[in-house]
Amino acid sequence: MRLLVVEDESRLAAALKQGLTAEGFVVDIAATGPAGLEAARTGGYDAVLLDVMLPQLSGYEVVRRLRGEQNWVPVMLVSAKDGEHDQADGLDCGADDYLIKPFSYVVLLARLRALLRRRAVPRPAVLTAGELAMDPAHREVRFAGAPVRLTPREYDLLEYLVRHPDRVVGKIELLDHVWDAGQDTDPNVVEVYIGYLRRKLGADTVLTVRGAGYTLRR
Amino acid sequence: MRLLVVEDESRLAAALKQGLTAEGFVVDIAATGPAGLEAARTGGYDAVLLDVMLPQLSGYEVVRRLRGEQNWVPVMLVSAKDGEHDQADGLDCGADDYLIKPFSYVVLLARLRALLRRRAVPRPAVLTAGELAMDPAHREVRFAGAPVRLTPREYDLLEYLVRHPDRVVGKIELLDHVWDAGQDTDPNVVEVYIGYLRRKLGADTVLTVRGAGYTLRR
DNA sequence: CTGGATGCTGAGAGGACGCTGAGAGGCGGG
DNA sequence: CCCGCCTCTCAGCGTCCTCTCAGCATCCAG
Repeated sequence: MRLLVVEDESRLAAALKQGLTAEGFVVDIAATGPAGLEAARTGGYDAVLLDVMLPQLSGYEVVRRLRGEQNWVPVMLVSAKDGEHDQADGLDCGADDYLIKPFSYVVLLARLRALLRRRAVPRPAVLTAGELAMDPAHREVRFAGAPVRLTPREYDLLEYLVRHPDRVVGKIELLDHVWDAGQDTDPNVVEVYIGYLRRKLGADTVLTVRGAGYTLRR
Repeated sequence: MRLLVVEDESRLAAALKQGLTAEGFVVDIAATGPAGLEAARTGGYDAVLLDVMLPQLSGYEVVRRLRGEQNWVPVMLVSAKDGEHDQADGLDCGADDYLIKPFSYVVLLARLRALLRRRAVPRPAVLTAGELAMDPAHREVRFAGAPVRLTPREYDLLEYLVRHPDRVVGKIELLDHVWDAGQDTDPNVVEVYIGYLRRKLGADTVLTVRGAGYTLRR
């Protein structure tokens, strides 16, 4: 992870660089507004830590220009200004977070992680298990690359199995979670639907563990 | 924009609802952890304001479970706990922001906007999906270059679908967002309007995902 | 080997789901 | 007041899905 720290107090900048480097980040420093803007424009950073009070060009202005250029790199503003309007203005310029000096290093790290996490995980698009690929957002299933048509119940059942791949899943548990039914329901439904899945996905995709339940072939 | 506020102090909850509604948000309230979790699971919210100290299930736990279920709705934790580790823990559970009580309303709003903005990504002047081009500013629609006349309701429905092209959109969700109606409304209206859209845009523009909802052809 | 428990499968009834045409009611413009 | 437009409800239809049942296969204990 590459970070850009834009901070004119050289001692604070150095301390941040040292601490963040120790956390495994690659850190570059810029000391002025224009230098920070220029560096951020290169686009090589996963996040920018941006002081508000900077020589020549304020942090506010730097974010505003970046956003104006359609540059959506995550930006955390850092400032000694703790007024509610300072904070609101900073965020409304387009920053993603606003940290008040003096700040706790622990909090800085946590907020940084939160910022990077959001960017990093646009969406875990597909669940996979062996030849199987499921896209929960579209309720689509592919087996060995070929699309498979499943009914809603079949899909829910398969999704549950795929989400619990490394253990045996009991019929009662499936009735509970997939059918949302009580224990007075005949577990035979599960057997029937496992059968449907096997027909569509190949007989050996779902394994029976006699007396215990089912599990996916891995 | 729909918000979920999970807060057990009813007076604070009411005040928040009133203020946020005045800002143009549609606000739902949940008073307990489990209720909040359940509501958030429906997926109909653009962001969640989540108190940490809740009956039955803490805010931390609610976020953790949501994230465990691959639910990436933006979450802002709100808490009177101002220790650095409280904050760090909350963020590391998967929350996107952490606001300390008592908080400034101005700051809350700014942070909320920042949170929603991050999700919203840049708003392009023209939305497109396949052969479709929509201009939200003028509420104009073109299909394969030719202008299409849509009624207001048809337009809103189509816009919602175009804005969520990467997943299946449920009828209830559409009733919520396009009709702004409760769950006691007959989902048949949605079917009817999907039918209207298909007549104007071609039958295969909107796909039915049986038991789940609709999605645009990609 | 035998009998009971467990799991699999085909057939089919009944119901859920989604689509459509007709039309009632509301609203605003002429 | 009438007309056109829009929204929504309703009932009917076809299709697809779900679940039950009964018969059969397989497994394991005794």
